Amino acid sequence: MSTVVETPQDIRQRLLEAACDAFREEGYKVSIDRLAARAHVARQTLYNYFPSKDVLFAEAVRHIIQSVLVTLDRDGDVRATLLGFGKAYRAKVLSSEGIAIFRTLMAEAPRFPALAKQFFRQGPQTTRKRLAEYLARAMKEGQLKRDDPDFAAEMLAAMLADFDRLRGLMNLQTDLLKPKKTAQVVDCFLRAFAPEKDTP
Amino acid sequence: MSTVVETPQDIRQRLLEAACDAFREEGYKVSIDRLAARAHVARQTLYNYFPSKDVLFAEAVRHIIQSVLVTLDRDGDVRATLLGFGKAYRAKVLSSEGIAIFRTLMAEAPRFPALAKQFFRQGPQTTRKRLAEYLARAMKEGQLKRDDPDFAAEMLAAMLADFDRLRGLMNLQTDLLKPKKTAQVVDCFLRAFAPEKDTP
DNA sequence: GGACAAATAGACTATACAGTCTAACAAGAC
DNA sequence: GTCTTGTTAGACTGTATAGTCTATTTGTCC
Repeated sequence: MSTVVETPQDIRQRLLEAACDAFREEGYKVSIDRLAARAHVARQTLYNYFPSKDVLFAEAVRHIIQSVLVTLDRDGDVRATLLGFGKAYRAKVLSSEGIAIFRTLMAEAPRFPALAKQFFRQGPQTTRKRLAEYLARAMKEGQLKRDDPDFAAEMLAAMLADFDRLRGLMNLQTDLLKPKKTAQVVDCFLRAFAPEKDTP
Repeated sequence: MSTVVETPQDIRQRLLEAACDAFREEGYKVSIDRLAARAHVARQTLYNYFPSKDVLFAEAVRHIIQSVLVTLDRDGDVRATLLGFGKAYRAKVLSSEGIAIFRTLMAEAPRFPALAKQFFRQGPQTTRKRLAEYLARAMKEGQLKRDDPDFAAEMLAAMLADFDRLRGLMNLQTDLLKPKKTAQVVDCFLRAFAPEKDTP
């Protein structure tokens, strides 16, 4: 019975993942001892891999950020595409992890402005840009009213998440998904950005 | 030269207001010593008025909550009323105080769930309810499409603040107000909720 | 002026935490 | 078997903090 060998990479990975979970769930204030315990590792071992708590926090956040993007797949007509996006967006943003990441990052944004900026750019900003690109194309093809696509993307994202995210952040509800809501929002959006009717 | 007498009420008030500012600006983690110093008072004096930091925090938050409501004044036609509301809403939510309160409260919501709930109810919830009442009337009068007024209110509030609030929370911009944006949002909203045309 | 109440500065306790250091220990390399 | 390298538990340091206690001062009322 050969035990599997554990490389330094494995330990590092384990530490990083435990840190992601811990910072997400407990915020920056989680103690080094808890971080080490959650990775099943001694405190000194943690310091063998990361020179300080701040560095570990930064690495963990950058790791988490990788998974923040919401994809957008052309999926038939505009409504179907936006429904797909809306569902994915709500699932990500309103998941307990999404809410928790948001909370931790907001709270520490004044102390780690570079991290906050990076999160914003790689997450919401990029998601919005992709959505705007899609909307711009749809506008050009006459499937949507010609308008500022960045503005439109911002509106759709806001409508999809804002109030329910607030509920989640305030710990007021666990069932934030409300499957019917996505369609309600998308249809509302489509009314606002319906193509102008040619009235010759 | 008679110095103005300072009643216990005054000291209490001073403490409370200093605590509001301090918790807003620095979060719950601000130290008791700093709280006392900001009120120009000895630490022991603070403890003469408030038995613990948690109690002071709770009182400060409840005090802050009083000023979170956004008023809504009928102001001519629907568009003008919503423009007035939108401007006031954005001014409040996107002000540096609004952002800071939001950040502090969100960060501590897991530890003070009752406070979070109270904030949510007295602030966003009530504002949304009033807006929904107004919208319901406008719908009944045929000035807006008949639809779920709660949903409509949620959409308008979301569109007015969501993305810019995110920018503010991430410390990415100081000039969040963008006066033209309110009208852009309101017009977008009005397109989505325009009354159905009678097409006989 | 004297008595009383409250404010003050600062010493003190107890706790928690980041980060360092040491000594014992485990496992592969040779 | 021994050497080397990395892990471990736990002692240790230094700092920050919430909250208590005490002795002193201040100001008001009589």
